[in-house]
Amino acid sequence: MSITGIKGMNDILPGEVETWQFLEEQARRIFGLYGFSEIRVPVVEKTELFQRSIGETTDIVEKEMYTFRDKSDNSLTLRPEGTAPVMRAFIQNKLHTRDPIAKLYYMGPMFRYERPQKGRYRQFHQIGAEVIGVEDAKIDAQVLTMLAHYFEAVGIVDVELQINSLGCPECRPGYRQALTAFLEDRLETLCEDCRRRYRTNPLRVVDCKVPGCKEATVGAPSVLDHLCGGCTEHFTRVQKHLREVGTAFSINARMVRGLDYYTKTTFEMVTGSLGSQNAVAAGGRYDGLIKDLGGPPLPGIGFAMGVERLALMKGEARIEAARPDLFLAALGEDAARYAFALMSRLQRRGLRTEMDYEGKSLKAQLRRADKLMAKRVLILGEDEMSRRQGQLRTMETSSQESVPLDGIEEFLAAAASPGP
RNA sequence: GUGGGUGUAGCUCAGUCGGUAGAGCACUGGAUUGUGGCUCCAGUUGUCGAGGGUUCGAUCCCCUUCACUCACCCCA
Repeated sequence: MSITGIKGMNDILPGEVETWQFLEEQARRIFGLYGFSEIRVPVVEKTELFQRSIGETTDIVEKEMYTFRDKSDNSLTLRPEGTAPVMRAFIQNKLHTRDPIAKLYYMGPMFRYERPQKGRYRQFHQIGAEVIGVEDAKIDAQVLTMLAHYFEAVGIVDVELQINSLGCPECRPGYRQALTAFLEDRLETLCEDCRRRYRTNPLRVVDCKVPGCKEATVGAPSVLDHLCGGCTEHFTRVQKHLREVGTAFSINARMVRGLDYYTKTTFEMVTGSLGSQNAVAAGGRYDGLIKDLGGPPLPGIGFAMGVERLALMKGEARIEAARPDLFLAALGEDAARYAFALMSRLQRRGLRTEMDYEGKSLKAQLRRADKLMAKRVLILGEDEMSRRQGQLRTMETSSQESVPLDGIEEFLAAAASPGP
């Protein structure tokens, strides 16, 4: 039995990796337009970092983290998300002393021990962005606009931006109380899960998909009605700024977050085309997090996108692997030796060049050139070698011309069309 | 953690009412000596996921197990 990979941890193979590269390149490009710089942080952190930021009682911390002890008996955890490590790095490196505003983005693997299913894996990848140091609603609108811009840039149109506000430590307890009181009378009609949620996380009940629960919570109090003055004004201004710049959105007052650190604005980019994993990107404001982690009392806002989910949506419009500019088809020892050296020189000149390494028949070599979708083939047989003339075949048109081997390098390099 | 589905050639799958198995694609070779894509011909490949049971005999029936997958939970 050969050794297999770990459940829920996937290889990204040629053919799909091109899509990933595209998604990453576009993120660098778009985020750069908005003034963001990349930050790279380790995949492993002290377990405590996630316990304190994500929240002790969240599912992530309670049962989904890859936690282990190293040889010094420190409790370490494979990062289940990116915001906490970035905040830790921000605080530790005192980035606020360099610039009162930090705009950072990151991309890389995250780890959560869950049962894998479509669009959900144990090692998954996120591209995320964070802004630290701006409280104003303009930055909320800016971050959301950048997110929408990114989706446009990568050509994913089947998505909707939903926003909500979860309030702040001032007003959220009041809402929670009002909601709990409302649900108390209807406990009997709720599903089993929701009766549990009633105790653990009542906000989740209003997000339940079970028809009975949807019905039971029709008249439930809305977060938005319980926001304090400051939070209401902030949320109103976020919407106003989004309209000013023409970023489409809808309000979903029943949207909940799985991490404890969110305050005020929260949002999701949702789609109907991914089965039950309908969120392709999600995020929100976290005004208390940095202080809670021992840093300066600075506000923050950010989001993360699931790369596997983006790739699934992009999937059909697969980005083609680069085709060779030239295939060298050589026949016989001398020609093969010549072709091998020529190939090397052409590659150094920037020409994507391939050849057959095993002395196959011309037919087989052309078949391979065709399979690789090579644009042109230079045929070098014994005749060609003795006459110092190669046959240059343009595959698409099946036309062939004789070209002198003297100066062939310059000729081929000059005539090369730029690759995709 | 819970529930459903699937496991047969490299890939996608068919099949045997129980007698050790096939198709398409792919790959290799050939159809005028050195010319791809279309067509035709030929050829290679499987411990029929693993272990056990019933049986004269199981890939097909029963049990167990593993893997993959989808959904719930939760989430990007």
